[in-house]
Amino acid sequence: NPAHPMLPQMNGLHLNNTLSDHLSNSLSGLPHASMSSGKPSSKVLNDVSCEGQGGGREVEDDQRRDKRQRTTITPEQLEVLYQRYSLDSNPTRGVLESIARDVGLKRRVVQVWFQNTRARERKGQFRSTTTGTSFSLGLNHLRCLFCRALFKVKSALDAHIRSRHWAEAERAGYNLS
Amino acid sequence: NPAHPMLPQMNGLHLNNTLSDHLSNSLSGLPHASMSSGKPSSKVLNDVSCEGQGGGREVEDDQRRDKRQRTTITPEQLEVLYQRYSLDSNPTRGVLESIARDVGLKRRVVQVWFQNTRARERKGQFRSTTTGTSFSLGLNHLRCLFCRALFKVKSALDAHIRSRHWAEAERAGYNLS
DNA sequence: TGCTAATGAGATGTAAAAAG
DNA sequence: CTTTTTACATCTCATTAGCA
Repeated sequence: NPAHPMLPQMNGLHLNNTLSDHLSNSLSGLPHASMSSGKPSSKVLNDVSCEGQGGGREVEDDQRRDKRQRTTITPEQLEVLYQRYSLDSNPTRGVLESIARDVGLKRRVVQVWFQNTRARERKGQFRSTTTGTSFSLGLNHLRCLFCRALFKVKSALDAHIRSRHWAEAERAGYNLS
Repeated sequence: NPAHPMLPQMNGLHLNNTLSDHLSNSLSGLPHASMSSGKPSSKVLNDVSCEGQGGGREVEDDQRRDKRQRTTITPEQLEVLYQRYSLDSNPTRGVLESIARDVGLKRRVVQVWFQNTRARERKGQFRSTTTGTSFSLGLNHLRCLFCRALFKVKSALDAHIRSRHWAEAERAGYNLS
């Protein structure tokens, strides 16, 4: 959701809350009906599937319709993913693609990993897997003023703001060095 | 009335808002060729191709009858578009064409963007910066050496050059602080 | 079985198309 | 041109299911 670059942005805050969820609406009573109803929507079908990372891809053909294919992410790949995540937890599409190339996974797989990782982070979990990386969310002390992306170093935060929130930053008087 | 009619700000719940943004697409380090360049070739859309079926079939045929092609406008392009928009939200055909050349998008795409942006502004979805305090054009006295974009402070100009004209700047020996 | 990759529904934003 | 609607892209959140 792209925050619209020029939106006044209300932002922020959100602190946790989370989980309370389902809160939504009540107010407006009956509201929902309207929106959800008609929406034809999303059918998006996901792509998924077609290829696993490494290897063989054409073998299958038939049976892939019912079986969900689970990618196994190696410790080496996780190392890179967490490193990139620590720089920017909400990468743009292009960055996502570059990460995917670096680790050798499909963009969609990397995208899902980032989504799941953000969710895990929100829930207060953080991983400690096998290889035990030194990654710790506690070390990300910079949070974007305009979205919740986290960064370890200011230069990465500035790069993120320049690419995604320039107008808001301009208006807010945020000084991008 | 600047307040968003629909945003829930009442009671404070506001579902986490999430402004996480996306809008993505920034090609990472490659020269930014704009995507629209000559041909729709690789449409970003990806996949579709394998949706399951067994053998690949029929993918091509022609393009889906109702496949609407959605252009993804990059943050760099948006920067230029908003800059131009702040100068004139209703450009003439000729100006529109020059803007299209600057950002590397088709004239029609830029035209639609201006139409949608004017509509959004009317609906109060973003506060016009032209009258705003912090982005007044009269004060933008720095002009990009490589395109006509105007900036108020050098850091913004540098960021723009870094993101849009790095190669030219390199060749020109322009010193990015 | 626990952790987590994948999926799906719902929400949001907006480019493009359709109406006016 | 403006206004309204549609189609897509992507996010969150909740849930399902694969594998060590």
